Amino acid sequence: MNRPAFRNWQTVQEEVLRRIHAREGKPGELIPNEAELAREFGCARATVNRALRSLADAGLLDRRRKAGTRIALQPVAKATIDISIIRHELEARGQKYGYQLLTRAVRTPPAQISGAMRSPASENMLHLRALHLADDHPYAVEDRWINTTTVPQALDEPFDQLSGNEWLLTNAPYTHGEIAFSAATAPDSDARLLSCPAKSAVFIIDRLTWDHGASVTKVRLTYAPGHQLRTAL
Amino acid sequence: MNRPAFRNWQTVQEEVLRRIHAREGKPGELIPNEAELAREFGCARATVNRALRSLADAGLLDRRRKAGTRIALQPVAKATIDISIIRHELEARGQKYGYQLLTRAVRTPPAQISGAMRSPASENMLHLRALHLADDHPYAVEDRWINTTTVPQALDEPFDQLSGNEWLLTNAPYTHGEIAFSAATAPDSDARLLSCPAKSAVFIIDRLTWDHGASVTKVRLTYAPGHQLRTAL
DNA sequence: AATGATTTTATGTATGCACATAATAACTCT
DNA sequence: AGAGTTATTATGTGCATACATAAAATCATT
Repeated sequence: MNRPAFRNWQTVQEEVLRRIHAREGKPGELIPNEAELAREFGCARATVNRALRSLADAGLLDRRRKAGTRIALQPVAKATIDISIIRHELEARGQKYGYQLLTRAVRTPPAQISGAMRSPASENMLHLRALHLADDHPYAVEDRWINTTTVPQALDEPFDQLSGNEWLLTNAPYTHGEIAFSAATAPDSDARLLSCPAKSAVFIIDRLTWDHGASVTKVRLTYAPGHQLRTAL
Repeated sequence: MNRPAFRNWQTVQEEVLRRIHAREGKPGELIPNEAELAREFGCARATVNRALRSLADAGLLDRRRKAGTRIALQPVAKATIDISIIRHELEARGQKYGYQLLTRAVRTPPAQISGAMRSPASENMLHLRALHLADDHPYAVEDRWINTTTVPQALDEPFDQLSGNEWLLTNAPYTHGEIAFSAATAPDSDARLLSCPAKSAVFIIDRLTWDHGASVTKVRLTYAPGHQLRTAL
């Protein structure tokens, strides 16, 4: 009998994946347990475990102690989006990046902002508005509030060369955050900046980050019409 | 000396994470190698490896053989979005789900569709249009093309009760795909269905899946105005 | 039959060891 | 000094073993 060598976890993973895609078992069905697969593949159980665990992480398998491993009923497609620095994003696409600071001011944020950031309503924050350019065309408007109680160093930063986006990532750590994608008609001020007709439909990313209990920054990125956020599944 | 027990990979991970967040090392800085950490934590190197590997997967550490492990210069925020079945999504939020098939026809797709799906221009496909409802209000319009060469069983399915969304996930496996998020002004036909003013800004998800070399389905989901796609970071 | 305790079993993980691999550092030779 | 070779080193992985843990199945008790 031809016993091909499934001796590392990647090949084991590929083989199991192949079987799933070849429909050798229907969704919801049990697959052989680790010990059996290890015997079949001629490798250690730990190797099979590594392979199956990573497939479970990817949402293709459901595993439960004692209950065994079964093919996911409906593979939860997980789209992972890398929220990278806009400059990197553009440079990776071979486009020229440009940055332009519009306003930088310490002021009292609107109630909506201070509320979301759980900051006293009267507390001042650093407010930035900036324009990101791709090949000299408007690409996105950045509207950012920085909690200067959490990140006082931001007050010393002019942000005229380096975007808030970039400065914060390296200078203000966060433990968790939320991100939301949506569509809206561009406010007139943004439409002017993006040099698009008023009431254009624009793509919006809102992001709010926290360091333990304290809010760090809240940013809204308004992209020029036609922008797409794409990723592989 | 008080030597707390970092004897499993989760606690090791938490401790390393704590050090990163506490800024005990600046971004870009090397952290002690696995053997040293293992000695410090009083556990096996494999345990440290597991902890650091998962932090690297999450984008918080950069690891290279021989070069060592360093704190990521700019932690790549990875937003993972679970593309779940719309019904599940709504039910999870405690809303009532409704589904309404609008059209079901076998027809020749426009060139744009057949092109993207790499299918002969003359080849017929199954075309579905449906409306998803949340608490009896329009939620999203689904416009789907199914490659019946790849998934001939779809021709036997009425899709009047079960959405294409749901049927395909369990019946048509795919190996990979692409997904794109964007904003657009609603076409009149969709605006009517979503009972929103013409030219409203709507959130759009386009998805195209493949089974090895063959396209499976291409779908556009047009969400009612105000829709947000949110996730934790 | 319902309830609770016990056994069984599949996955989860820790460990020590060995070797593989990639990348840097050191060295040699011209 | 420069080029090519070799040694060193940190991570990556495989394996055998042992034990932990969750959950199902079974058995015992009322």
